Amino acid sequence: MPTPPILKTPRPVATETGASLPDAPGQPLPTKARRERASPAKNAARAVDTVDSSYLQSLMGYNARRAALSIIELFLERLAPYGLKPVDFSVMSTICHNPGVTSRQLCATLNLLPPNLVGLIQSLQSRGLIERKPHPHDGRAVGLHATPKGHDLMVQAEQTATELELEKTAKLTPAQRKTLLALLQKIYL
Amino acid sequence: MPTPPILKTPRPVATETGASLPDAPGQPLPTKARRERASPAKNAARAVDTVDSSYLQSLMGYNARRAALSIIELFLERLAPYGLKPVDFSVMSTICHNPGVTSRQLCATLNLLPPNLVGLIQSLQSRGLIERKPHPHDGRAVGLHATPKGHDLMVQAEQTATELELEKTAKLTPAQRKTLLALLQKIYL
DNA sequence: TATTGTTATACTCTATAACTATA
DNA sequence: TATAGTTATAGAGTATAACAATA
Repeated sequence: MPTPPILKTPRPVATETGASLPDAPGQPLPTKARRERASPAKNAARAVDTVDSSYLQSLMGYNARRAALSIIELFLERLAPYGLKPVDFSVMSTICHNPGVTSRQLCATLNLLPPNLVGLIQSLQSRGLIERKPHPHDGRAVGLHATPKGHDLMVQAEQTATELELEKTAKLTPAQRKTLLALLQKIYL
Repeated sequence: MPTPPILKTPRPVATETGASLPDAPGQPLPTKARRERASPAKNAARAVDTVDSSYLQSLMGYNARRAALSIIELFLERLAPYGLKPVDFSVMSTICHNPGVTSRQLCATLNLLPPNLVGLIQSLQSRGLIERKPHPHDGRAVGLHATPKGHDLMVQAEQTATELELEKTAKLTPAQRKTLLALLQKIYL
């Protein structure tokens, strides 16, 4: 089992300013003078040339988040012409593939909170992308359906999303890509 | 090359209410009457029993985001006793492993925006977890250093984070976990 | 009594413009 | 002129409590 790199940086000794290593008084201090001329500040310390983030890179949460944000960044750019952000896209896609799905089902599937879905649904409806029809056997619920306009939009949007994803995962072989999807689902499903 | 499931739901025909399939007038309408009794609403449609999200599950961005959020959810819970959210943790960890790192370097490494880091740094400093020392050879920059208190906190916090991650990835073998980390880094690095 | 959908609202996160001081 | 750090602020995302209608 690979042990992740745990905080192995030496714990800093509690040296206050000039508390330890006091200057020898009365001496010309050539060494320290030169050092202070090179480093203008009084309380200086070593600088960092290249940042080591190997510990964070051993964490799944960190890597998953960074990878997700990297993809979402391009997603926002490419899907902007469709007026779809990631959540809108997920909602529309799920409605298209599940005609008659309810808000509650959408929330459960996409891990959204009901109050936050209300505005999204209203927006998609006012854009003429979805319709709301009475639920066949539950008067409280409302079935969501994509309009022909919404359906056509999503055919294009899903095409764009799939292309964008293949670009972002260009360093992966098809087999690696499939593996990655399966392993990620083992975490959240 | 595996082709992801593209929107294959049949595009809904533009049938208005009763426009197509009109009832034969003068007929007893037993079939339709029974159907309407079972479904009380006038404009009803089929209900969805189980939601199909196979298309979204073919997208790397969707899976990476869902996996990240799943881990972060537990992270927030377990790291709350330390008063650390994911960003605080990443910042503190990077400072601990890179004594003297600057704000700008933190931003570049962790993909943060400078204005959003200011408050974080001030908060960590006021908690006595980090110190700000002049940069050795750049009067504009400030080197960040963990205090002994901050260092001790992070030893515990990193231990907790690593444990939590192993729980969340319990369905993965060590080899799969290593593979997953490497593949994710191929996307965002 | 429990659930669907909704409103109002607060809190957090993220992003942009502009300023200062130093290089 | 360019960069490090900062301020102020706007916008988006996420969260809880409470309500009406229906099961």
